[in-house]
Amino acid sequence: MAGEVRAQGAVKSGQLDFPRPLTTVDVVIFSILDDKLQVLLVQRPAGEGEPFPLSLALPGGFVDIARDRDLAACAARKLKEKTGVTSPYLEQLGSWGSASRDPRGWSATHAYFALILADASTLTSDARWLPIRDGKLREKLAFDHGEILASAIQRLRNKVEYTSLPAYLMPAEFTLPDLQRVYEIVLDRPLEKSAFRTRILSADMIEPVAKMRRGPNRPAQLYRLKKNSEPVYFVRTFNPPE
Amino acid sequence: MAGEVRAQGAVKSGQLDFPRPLTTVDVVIFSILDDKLQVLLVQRPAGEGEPFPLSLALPGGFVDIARDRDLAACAARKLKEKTGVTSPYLEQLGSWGSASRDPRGWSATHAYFALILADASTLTSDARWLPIRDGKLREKLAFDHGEILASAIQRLRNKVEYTSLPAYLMPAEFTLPDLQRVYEIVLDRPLEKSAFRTRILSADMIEPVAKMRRGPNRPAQLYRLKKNSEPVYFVRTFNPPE
DNA sequence: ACAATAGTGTCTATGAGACAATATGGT
DNA sequence: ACCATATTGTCTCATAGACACTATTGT
Repeated sequence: MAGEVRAQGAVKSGQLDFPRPLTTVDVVIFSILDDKLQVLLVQRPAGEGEPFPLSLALPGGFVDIARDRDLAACAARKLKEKTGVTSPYLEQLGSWGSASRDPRGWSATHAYFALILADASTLTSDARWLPIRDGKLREKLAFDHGEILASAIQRLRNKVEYTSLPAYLMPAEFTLPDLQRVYEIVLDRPLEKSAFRTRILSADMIEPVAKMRRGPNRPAQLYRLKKNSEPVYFVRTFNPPE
Repeated sequence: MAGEVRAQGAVKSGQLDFPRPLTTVDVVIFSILDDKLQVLLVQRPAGEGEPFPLSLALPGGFVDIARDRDLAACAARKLKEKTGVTSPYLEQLGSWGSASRDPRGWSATHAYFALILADASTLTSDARWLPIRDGKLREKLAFDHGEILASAIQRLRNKVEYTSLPAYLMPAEFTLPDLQRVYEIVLDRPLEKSAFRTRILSADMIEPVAKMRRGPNRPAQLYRLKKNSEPVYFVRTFNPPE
């Protein structure tokens, strides 16, 4: 069968004598742009033998065992190649593997999801931001990338209910109303100002800088993330409606 | 380099021309035995060319692309082969892949974790239950399985704080004190009886059966899981001590 | 003064923690 | 009656939700 591959080394062991699935890494890259949650997608190449030519897909590709020490390094590399961003929030999302997801044969992908500041990125020409509306992407994606993206959106929304993840979507300095706006964009529902402030301030995750944001109204205190870059977990979720 | 493998099909595409990592699936199988959280481990074979001969390891092995439709099916197969259990709680844990984790070459494993009722299982001769003490396994494991197991324990404990996962470790019929005991075993700390009962009963996840458990004291109401087998998520965690 | 947004306070509801009180079987 | 465990109730505390109120800037 075309595409099947058998190991040639370690001939004494029967165990290596298995056809090996294709191994890829894909990255779901989120950012806030234009007051919307957006995801970075690329257009599939059109070469002969390429599956899903010209379709939209998650940035990703084969693990390069000569260059990638491990899966996370491979995901970071792909992120950097597409956006130039080097120190994002990067978390493993899960893996998807089956006989049918790639027409070239049995394949498994290791999916990551990243939160970055779009302003700090410079995209390659094949990449662009697409908005998430009503918790979904309108466009169809190649492979099972639609499913992977849906899973990433669900995970992001879920975690935003009880963690400080949106902090990774913020510039270095931001105000509390800025941060609340990002929470609201991701969750797609308004939050109570008072409860929000109490929660964030008591979480000990941000600290004020000696500056204010000025505008045509009362100035707002600017904050920055505290040094430790681990996300904070709250003991309660925001009470979801129903 | 021995063990490297290149694709032979789809010659028109440069993309398939990558050495393929080894692809495996490993399963962390938990159960409650002897009032302790235990994990099912197997002994590595001793054949020539086998890495970590006779070491303890997680049950798992290569994906068999001829038999396994997808990764979850592969995990379910491995669970069934070792325990005979066919409908457990089975959740993907994550994946681990690097150049160094397997001496045979660049490899990636897809890890799953399962909760089963040990009484309902019949082990193969190479498998046995090992207790988790103080949140850790005392024994060293082959490959990076120690790290994978630690991650599974952390995930389990974390989720038990705010979900109904322990219900999958229970027999078909159980009492509320039984269930509380399992929560306490996994979390390794006592829970308040009253708060526990309120939470579980208001979660609408169990229903009483028309029987009582009798003993040398007041009988306890027997319950069973409601039909829908999805785990329940609580909006608050049990308040962890500090 | 007024508009606009930042930030605080007050009141209520919910659910956990602590722990006491009561219930119901076996012996 | 007494023991052991199941089950319920009471009181307090923390925090979210609702929403009103005050504060501080530019115009």
